[in-house]
Formats: sequence, C-alpha cells, structure tokens
Amino acid sequence: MDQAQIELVRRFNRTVTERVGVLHDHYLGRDRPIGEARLLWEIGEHGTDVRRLRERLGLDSGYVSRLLRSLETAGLVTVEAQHDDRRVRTVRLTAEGRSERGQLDAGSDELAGSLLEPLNSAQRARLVAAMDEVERLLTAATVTLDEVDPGHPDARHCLEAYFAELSERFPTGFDPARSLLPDAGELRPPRGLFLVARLHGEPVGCAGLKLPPDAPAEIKRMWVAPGARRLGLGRRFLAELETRAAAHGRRTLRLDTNKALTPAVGLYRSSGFEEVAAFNDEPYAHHWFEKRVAVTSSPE
Amino acid sequence: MDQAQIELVRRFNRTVTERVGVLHDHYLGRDRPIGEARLLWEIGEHGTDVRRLRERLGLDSGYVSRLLRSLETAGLVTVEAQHDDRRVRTVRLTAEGRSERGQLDAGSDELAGSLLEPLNSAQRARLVAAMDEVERLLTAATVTLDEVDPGHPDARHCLEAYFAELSERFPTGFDPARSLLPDAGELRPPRGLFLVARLHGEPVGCAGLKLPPDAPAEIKRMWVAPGARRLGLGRRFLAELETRAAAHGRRTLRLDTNKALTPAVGLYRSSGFEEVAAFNDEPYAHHWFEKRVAVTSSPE
DNA sequence: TCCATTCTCTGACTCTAGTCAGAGAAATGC
DNA sequence: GCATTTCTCTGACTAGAGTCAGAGAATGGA
Repeated sequence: MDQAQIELVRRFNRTVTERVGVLHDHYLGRDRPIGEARLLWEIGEHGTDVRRLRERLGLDSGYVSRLLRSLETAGLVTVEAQHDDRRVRTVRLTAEGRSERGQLDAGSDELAGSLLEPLNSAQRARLVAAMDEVERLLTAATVTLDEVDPGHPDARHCLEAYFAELSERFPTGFDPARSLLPDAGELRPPRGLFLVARLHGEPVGCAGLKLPPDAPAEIKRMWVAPGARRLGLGRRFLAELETRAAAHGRRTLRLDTNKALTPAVGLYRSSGFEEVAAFNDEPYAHHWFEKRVAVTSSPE
Repeated sequence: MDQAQIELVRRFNRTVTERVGVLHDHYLGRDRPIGEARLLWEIGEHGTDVRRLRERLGLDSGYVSRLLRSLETAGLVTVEAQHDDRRVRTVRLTAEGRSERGQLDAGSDELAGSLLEPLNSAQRARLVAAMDEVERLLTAATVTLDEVDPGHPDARHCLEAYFAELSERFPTGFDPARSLLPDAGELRPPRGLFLVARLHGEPVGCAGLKLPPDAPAEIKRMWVAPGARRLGLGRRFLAELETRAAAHGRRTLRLDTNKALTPAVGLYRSSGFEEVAAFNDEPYAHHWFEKRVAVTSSPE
C-alpha cells in the first residue's frame, strides 16, 4: 500500500480525533458520565427493552443494570417488566430524561457548529463536502457481501423492497406475475446463488446470479437500499458476481433491465457491459446487456 | 448556521469516531495502557525533559512521575538528572523502549492501512483526497491571528524565515540593506501594526500593516510557513488587514511584490487587488497592487 | 410437574486515569 | 547565607468503566 497515503490517513486520524475529542469533552462531557449519556441516547424517544440495549452497546448485563439504576434514581428513566414476558424489562425516558437527551442532542449540534464556525462560507462548503465523502467511503468499507439462501429473512426483506420500488418506478407499475421471475431454486446452489449486502448487520442490498448449465450466467434482482446508495455498492455487486461467474467457468454474463432505472443502465455501461439484442422476452425489459468475463484458473 | 451542514458534520463525527475508535483499540490498545503509550510516543527518538513532556501532554506532575516510574521498571526508558540543572530530569528511550515505540508506529500504519484496505484504488484515492481536505480545513480553523509587537520573539522568528526565503527564491538573492525596509516603529502602533498567525501556539505566519498619516495603508512582510500553506492563511491575512485598515479610516490598501512570488501575485489578484503603476522605488518589486476598501462605520 | 434456560440484578473486584497536598532536593535572587 | 522558587516525587484519594460469579424470578419444553 502507498506509504504517502498511509501518512495522510495518519495525519487525518490525529487531527480529527484531537479536534473532535477536545470539543466532545467540552460540549458533551460535562455533568453526566459518558456511560450513562450513551445509554440515555440509545434508549431513544420510545423506549427499548434492556436486552436490546445491552446488545447494541455491547455491554455487560451487570453494568447496564447498574447504569439504569443510577438513571432511575436520578429520575430520568422508568424501568418496568414487560407484561407478556415478565423477565424482560422495558426502559422508557421520563419527561426529565427526554429533556436531558435533548440537551445531549443540542450539544452535538453545537459541537458540529463549532467545527464550522471559524471558517468562511466557501471553506465550510468544502469541509462539509469532504466530510460527506469521507463518511461515505468509510461506510462503504464496512459493508459486507454474504452469500445467503434466497429464503433467508434478509434476502426476503431486500426482495420485497425491490419489488415495491419497481412498481413505484415503472410507469406501468410492476406485476410479479407478468414478469419472468426465476423461482427461488434458480438462485440457490447448484443452479445459482444469492448475495446480500449488510451494513452494521442490517440488509441494504441484494443481487442474484443464475447459473443455467446450458446458457450464460445471468444477473437478476440487483437492488441497493436508498440509504446505502452512492457507496459504490452496485459496482461492487457486479465485480463480485463477475468473479463468481468466472469461478464457475462462465465466460459470459448477461442481464436485462428497464429504461426507468436510468442510473443502473449507466452503471452497466460503465462497468463494461455492452447492449445486445433481446435474449429473452421479459415484458418489463427495454435493454439487454452482455459482458465477456475472464475465466479464472480454478473453477470450483 | 445551515442545519443540513450540521447534520452532515454530526454523521461524519459519528462514523469516524466509531470506525477509527474500533480500529484504534484493535491495533494500538493491546498491552500498554494509553497513558503510558502516549508518553512513550511523546518522549520521541532523542529524549526530552520531564517538564516539557508534562506541558505538551497537559498532565499532572505526580501522574507523569508515576507513569515514568512504571516505564522505567519495564526497562523502556531511563530517567536521569540534567547535569547543568540537577532538578530537571531527562527521559530517554532504551533500545527496548525504541522498539516498543516502533511497534506503536507500525500499529498506526496498520490502522491507516486497514481503513483503506477494503476499498478499490479509485475509492482509496478519493478517500485520501477527502481526508486531506478535511484535515487541512480543520487545521485552518485552529489557526489564530494575534496582533503582536514586531520585536516579539514569534514575530522575529517569522521575519527571519521570511528573509531567508526571499534570498533563496529571488534569482538575485535578497539583501535587506538594499530594500525599502520599514523600521520596526512603522509596524507598531500608532504608525502601523503587526500580526502573527499561530498554530498550536507555534508561529506559522506574519503580516505587517503600515498606516502612514498622509498615504494609503500598505501591507508589508506577509509570509506563511511552508508547513502551513494551503490553509487559506494568506487570504485570511488580507481580509484581516483590510478590516483593520478600514477601521483606521483608510480607503486604499496597497502593496508591492516580486515576480518570483507567483502564488502571492495570484492571491492578490483574486482577492480584488488591481495592478497599478509603481508607487515606490523598491528595487526588489516587479508588481504594485492597490485595492479600494470599504470604510467601516466606526473607525477607532 | 419439574428441569433447563433466559433475563436481570447484586456484590465483590480490577484497572485506568487522574487529582491534590505536601516533602525534599537543587537552583536563584538579594 | 538564607529565603524563595522550581522541579520532581510520594502517598492518599476519587471516579469512571468495566468484569465475573452467582442468586433469584419467569418462562418454555418434555
């Protein structure tokens, strides 16, 4: 890896942690210890059960219990057993707790403001744009692609969202019954595979690959959640599927798409796909693409 | 301040502290507690005296003493009295200490590498560029401009560096005796003023303003340290001097410069200065600039 | 019905990261 | 030469942030 890049990243880490750290202590580290503050924040407006809280923050059960006791005696939260399972306890903010949480929120705003405050408006705009870029790329780096069964809850979640989006974006709506839908078996080994992208454990995208024995590999149902767009995930799916198709000895990858999905069409073209004549009669397709892929040395 | 910008900065803070924090713990937080690690790092290759160490890290003397004792018994440092002032003690790394410090260094490199590692090379380049921008702008925001006497050590430090740079950059060299040098009194109230820019307390730039009673205000000796360039400091000096000239009731600001200082010439033009005929016979000047400034309502 | 499991809580610890008050040695000012 | 200051060190604390080993209540499954 490039040493100059490493050096720059280190400088960035140093400056950012120093500057943000100092301001963090100033605006947020005043009265309440950060353990309690984090908890207060994570409880949220509508309350949660203790178990989930513990899981999200990765804390010891005894420790959380003690923190909650302390918040309770300070009158910021109420803890009570759930009536359908009296082992599980639910935490809720009191009015006072809500106000304290609001103060934390305001402190975060002030922190952010004080980073921008000394700059003129052109510099602010540049800083914010660069922060956005850093944030997106760091987030992109934490997304994982995992092969799952198309029946997996995460896969189904993505597929439902995908169909919902199609019926919204296609001017004619989208009726699954009219489309050439692969049955689930076609996207499951050995006849295919299905990938789910996850960010912090939550599914944020999917893509399927059909591997028919007598025809080119075919990409189906590629979708990225709106909140996870602009992370280069589409391109990453394509690269991953290409590698996997090659690993299965396929030399051609193809797909069809609807003209309403403009950004997708652009993605395919810029990823080396070339438009070809219709290779199926999918009623919702306007474009058909194909790409030659390099065969890897050791197909599985 | 723009709420959308605030929101973005908050997202940035959250993502960066989370991601960098986790990796920090993973790569650097292993055996040695961070207090000791920070100290080990700050001692540096060539050793320092305890007082300076304490000052740089802002720690209690008792605490530092204890940390040093612990590092000493671990065989990582030696502490001995300075022979010219036996109250002051000097810390030096042993071979073992140097190796441990090297490991911290390597850990920092690994941390930086692991941020880049999951990305493809185009994304890496974009991330590094954005980090550089963020780093520069955050650094720029911590630079202060203070009015000081031109005889102040920080002012003299800057002026020496300035002259050294001129004699290096001018093809003919630079001989202060041949130049039209304002005497120090001209850059000191009431006949003028002198500004020093400081970053973390270190002087990183200067600019003087002459305020002759019978002629336009004139900028002299503007300089920015090489390590502090690209922070918009030149532009900030100009804006500050303009404001101050206006506050003293001046309607015109002028300056002369040498053609070897190309970036400076560009800065003046883009800051609204217009080239005019020579208004003095400074032998080192090739360009003379002037700008009309708006008079503020309440001149001091 | 009863045994295992799940969930929360309590008590008893540990380790960092400090703070504060003073003691003692060395240097400095007058 | 003596008082004052400077610099470092020691002892005695504190608070935060956890960890670990059970105990006890509720629940679920056979």
